[in-house]
Amino acid sequence: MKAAIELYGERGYEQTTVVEIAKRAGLTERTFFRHFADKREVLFAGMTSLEELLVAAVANAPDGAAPIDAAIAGVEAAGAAIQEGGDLPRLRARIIATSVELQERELVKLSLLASSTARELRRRGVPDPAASLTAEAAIAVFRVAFDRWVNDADEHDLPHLIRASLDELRAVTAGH
Amino acid sequence: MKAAIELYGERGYEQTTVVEIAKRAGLTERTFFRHFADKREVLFAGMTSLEELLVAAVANAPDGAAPIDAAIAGVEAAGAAIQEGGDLPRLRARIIATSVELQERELVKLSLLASSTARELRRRGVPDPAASLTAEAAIAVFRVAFDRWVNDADEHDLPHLIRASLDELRAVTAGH
DNA sequence: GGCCTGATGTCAGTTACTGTCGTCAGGCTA
DNA sequence: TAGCCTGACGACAGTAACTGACATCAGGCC
Repeated sequence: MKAAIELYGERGYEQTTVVEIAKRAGLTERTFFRHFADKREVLFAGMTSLEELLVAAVANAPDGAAPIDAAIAGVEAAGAAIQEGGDLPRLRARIIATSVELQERELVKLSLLASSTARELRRRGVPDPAASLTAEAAIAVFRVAFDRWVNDADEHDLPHLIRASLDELRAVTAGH
Repeated sequence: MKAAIELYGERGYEQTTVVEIAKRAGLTERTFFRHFADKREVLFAGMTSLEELLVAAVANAPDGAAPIDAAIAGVEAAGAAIQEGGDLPRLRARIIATSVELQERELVKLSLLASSTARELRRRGVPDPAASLTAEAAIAVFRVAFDRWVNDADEHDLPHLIRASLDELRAVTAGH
């Protein structure tokens, strides 16, 4: 993972081959593919633990909480964890921004987070169109907040940005 | 395109090679890649015209319309156009559902629609966090509505489903 | 000391994609 | 009518991402 991120940063994602990554790590190409399903996945290895965090936070939201608040609690937990990662999440985001192929992968991962969130909401008794919609909304809020967090060097508090973005969403969707 | 969709439907996306598609169309592999950037893109060729439709609808929304209503007008226009496609959109959706690779591509295309929508909203004077959020919300609404449209054989009116999903979103995000 | 297991190397193969060059038909112009 | 130009296509060689099969080898366990 370290070798891959270094090389993606140095020469760019598309310009680095899997053989080069393996060589820098002191391994062979074949071994790389035993650890990562493909050349992209090496950047998304941490996603599963993030998903577990999110799901747990949704599940642990107070019983009385509105669905959207439970979902947002989930993405806030994920956001807090990301924030602990130091420079790495920002570096990762910058690399992803350079390649559509990587953006594709990021989008499916986020979509997976949305599915997990929706499933957890259903478990909490939220009926179906509402559960999906709430989950999608929460992930959209997360994405916008994360974008701002990555690009604003000043802004350090990702969970705070998430709450602010939720407020924006509420303002924006408020009926006439 | 016809050859590709047929083959993807018959043996599955991953099981069909570009050579086979080209052969069925009476062409060579090389010519396939002159028309489509890659094996996935053949399923998303109609996306650009859909995007133009959406952008135009957002631009033509009445001046007084709330941002969310302008954005929803855009996805409604797209939805109406999709509905005109007969069986093809549903077939396409069923094929995409069988392959993560294709879902990745679909997600970037939707993300592109969200970007275009946000850009158009900014042109209408909507400031920045609100514009992105509104666009993302509109696309989320579209996605949920489209999913229901694809899976409910009874449901024929996609724009109606979109409006219903927007109402759901409003209910779900309404503050306490 | 023998055996099993898990991680790795090696090698051959498939397929998506790209660059380059040659061909050829149709339309346009002198 | 002859020459020319252009755009679409075929042919061919090459790269790189993946995959399957088999061999090796170190460490732990009986």
